Parts: sequence; C-alpha cells; structure tokens
Amino acid sequence: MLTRPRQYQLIYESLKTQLTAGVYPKGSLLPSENELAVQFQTTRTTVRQALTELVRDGYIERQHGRGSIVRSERQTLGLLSFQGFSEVVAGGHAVRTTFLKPIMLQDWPSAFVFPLTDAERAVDCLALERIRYADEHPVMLEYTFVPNVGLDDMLTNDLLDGSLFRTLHQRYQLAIIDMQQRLYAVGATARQAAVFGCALHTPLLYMERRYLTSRPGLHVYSQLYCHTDKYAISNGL
Amino acid sequence: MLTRPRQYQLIYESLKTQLTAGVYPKGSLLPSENELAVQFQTTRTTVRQALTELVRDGYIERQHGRGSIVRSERQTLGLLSFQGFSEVVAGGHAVRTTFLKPIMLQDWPSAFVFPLTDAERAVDCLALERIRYADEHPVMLEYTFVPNVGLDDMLTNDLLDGSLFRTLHQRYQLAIIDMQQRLYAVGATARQAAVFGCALHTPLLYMERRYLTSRPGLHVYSQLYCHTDKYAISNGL
DNA sequence: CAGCTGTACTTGTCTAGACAAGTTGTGGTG
DNA sequence: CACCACAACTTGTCTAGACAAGTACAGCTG
Repeated sequence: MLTRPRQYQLIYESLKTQLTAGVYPKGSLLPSENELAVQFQTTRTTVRQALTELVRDGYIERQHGRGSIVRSERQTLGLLSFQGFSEVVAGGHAVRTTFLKPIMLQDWPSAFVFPLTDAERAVDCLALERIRYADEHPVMLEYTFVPNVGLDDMLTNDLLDGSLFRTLHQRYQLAIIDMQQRLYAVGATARQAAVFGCALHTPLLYMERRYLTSRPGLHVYSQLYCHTDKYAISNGL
Repeated sequence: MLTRPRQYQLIYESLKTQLTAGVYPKGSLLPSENELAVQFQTTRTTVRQALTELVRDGYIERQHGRGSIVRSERQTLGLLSFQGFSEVVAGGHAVRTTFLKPIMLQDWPSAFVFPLTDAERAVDCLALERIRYADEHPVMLEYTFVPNVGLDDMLTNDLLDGSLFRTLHQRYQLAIIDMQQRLYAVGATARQAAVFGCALHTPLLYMERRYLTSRPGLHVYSQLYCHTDKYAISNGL
C-alpha cells in the first residue's frame, strides 16, 4: 500500500514546506519553472505538475508572463482549513478556548439535529461545551458531540494543544477529512446573550456541522453560535 | 482580447457537450485517452489536460488502469458547486431569480466593502440586484458587481440559462476558480424586511463574497442577505 | 520628459515519445 | 470448478524538447 512518493509530490511538499515556513514573503515570486526544474533535476513538465497542485491548494497564483506569486504565509492550510477555529476567525487575533463544563460521557441528545448512523447510535457520546474567544471577546459558543469509540481517556487527559481535531488525529488516528454544514441566522436566547454579553435577540450566526472522519460511518457533530458584531467568520479573505 | 480557443478547450467543450447531452450514460467509460488523441488528431498530453478540467468540474472521475468514468448527466456541476444558487439551497426545490433592477453600468460604489485592484478601479462596473426564490419564497437578496472588461453587451443580452457564472464563462471566457467570503448575522432593515416579508430586525445571514476569476486581478463581488427561517444555507448536508 | 520598441524574461500550450502501475479478462493448471 | 499467471488494456508519471503569448525593463525617439 505504501507507494514511494512521486517526484512531483516531493517538489510539491518541498515548496509547501518553504511556503508555510514563510521563506517567500507574501506577494513575492517563486523561482521560475526553469530554475526549479534545474534545482530539482527534472523537467518543466514535472515542476508544473507540482505548481498546479499548489495553485489548487491555494498557496500560490500564477500569472502568465510574470511568474508564480505567493498567496499568503498562512501556517495551517490544508485539511483543517475548512474549520480550525484559529483559521476561521480572521487572522492575527489572540485566540483562547474555555470549557463551559468538563468533557462528559452521555447519551446522544434526544431529537438530535443530525441523523445518526447505526454505529453511532450503538455507543454513547462525548459532549463538549466550549466558548471561543478572540482578543478576549467571546465570539463562539460551540457544542460538540463525538461518538465514544474507545475514547474514554479523553475524559481525563487534556486536549493536545487544546485542539480536539489534533487530539483525535494523533492519539486516536481519527482524521477529519470533510465537513458539511447548514447555516442560519437566529436571535440570541437569554443564555447566549449572557455568554456573549449582548442584548436578547441580537442576530447570531448558527451553524450545524457534520465532520466526516477517516473511519466510514463515523462523524463528529457540532452546533455553533457566533457573535459576529466584532469578528466576521471568513475563509481566506 | 478575444483569444482563439485552445485545442484542449475544444476537446473539453466537445466532451462536456456530449456529457451534458447524455451521450454517455452515468457510470460508463469514456473512450480511452489514446482513442481520444487519435480522434482529435492530437497527443495524449493535450487530451489529458481536457480530461483534468472535466474532473475538476465534476463531470468525470478517473480510475487508474480502468478509464474515465462518467459521473452524472447533471447540467450544472462543477464550477458552480461552491456557489451556484441552485446548489446552495438544499436540493429539490423549485428555484427562480428575479431582477430588482435591470443590469446597469455604473461607478463602483463609494466606500466599497472590498479593496479593488488597479485593473478593476480603472473600469466601471456592472451592477446586478437580484432576488432568489426557492419554492416561491424569497430567500436571498443579492447585490453583485462585475468589473466591466468588455462586457457591455451583457446589458442587452439575457444571461445564459439565467446564470451569471455560466454566461461569464461561455461568452467571455471568464471562469470562476475560487471564492472567499465573510459571514455575519445581521438584523433586517426595512428594505430587506419588505423583500422577505418578515419583521424588522429579523436575523438575516449576510455574506460578503469575492470570486477569483481565471483572469488574474479580476474578481466578481457579491453581497448577499439570506432569510434562513424556512431554508438553510448548506453545503452537501 | 513621455511614450514607444525591442529584448529577455516568464508562463501557457503542445508534440512524440517512454516506462510504471492498476484493472480486466482469457486461458491454463491443479 | 477454483485458482493463478499472463497479456492486453487502461491511466499515471516523466523526459526533452518546441513555439506562443504575456510581462517587465532598458534604452531609444520624438
């Protein structure tokens, strides 16, 4: 199953590493395709294949006649770019998370907003209630549910770097591979108004999310409320 | 400005036409790359470039050692999948769009919410104000701004299938390749309340979007308000 | 100085091959 | 019949070039 990495993948990884390390400043030009071909001892075609993937993943843009332009120095693109809290809040803010309650083992909520698979219904679930802060302002109230497939020791161990996804990936080999969501605008309830320190009925962004994991039929579920008065929810803007 | 279509684009269009016309049943195999190369009097490399675009746009899948598999007969896959109104509203609803005003040529709004590139500031813009309906309920109010790079005849011609993106792509070779957005929850103004037939201050989802096009430095901009009481905004859920 | 022109760069498109690696069916072997 | 090996396909990766087309800049021209 282990295939040896292709040449264009090596070039892709090499450039990606340099890009995420900030070797090339945002807006600057990468070495030209011919230079890269010499540098990696290959042909322009192969270099172009690597560059095309970097474009697809949002690391660079290309401009005919000019060169390949570095799009951003962001550290954590890729898989988590569709979620990671620190990514979602427009960049450069001090980010913090607190737990409203400790992680708990419980039954799935009755009338859960998502349909569960048989494998999920068969086990109980871990419930997380977290508040996310940006620059010490509460901006997100998040309820997360994870099917308890041998995750009992998450009750006692802290999350790796405070990140649920990183913990699931590194300690339990459960990678998040895709996300689906529904978006709504709702008015703040008394509880949410208290959390965010805003008036009752203040418009909030409400999201229902289902994360697909590397284990088929296994999902992570989230319901989140966002107070967007000070901070927008953005992707790459 | 009109560039003659490239060979791989001709192949792409030819195959796409056949695919949307249902020449190849869903799940069947396309002719092999070698066969297509002979058929189009070109090399495998060029055929592969066309096929790669068809994969990107969701028309086909490829399987190593087997062939190129037809994914579906649907008319509007791919490019529009990250936005296309009919895609965004959870499936199976009758969708309709009306114009609040005819398409107009105007100056960019002063204090535009997006920073413009020099190329964009140099031209005026096409402004669209549209209401989107699902099952005859108004669910979206959309303001769209397109830099007028030789698009004057859009003022007199109708949109292809009512789709702005398809029109830009097919008539002006301006493909949408990526989208960035900011999300907010806001309270309805009097105007929005009138459009949606809801109470003042009803929570609405507000999005600011920038679409990257195949022409560098050229974007399409949208501001949209969504009434989410009856219909959520979703992706693949 | 403003504007144009040519040149040296860049990426985009394309040719004509080669070999690697995955899939499928045929035919032989136990 | 079940199983395996092999041949004939497929797509994936890669080489080594060519020319087209867009960009940037130096230097000339009015």
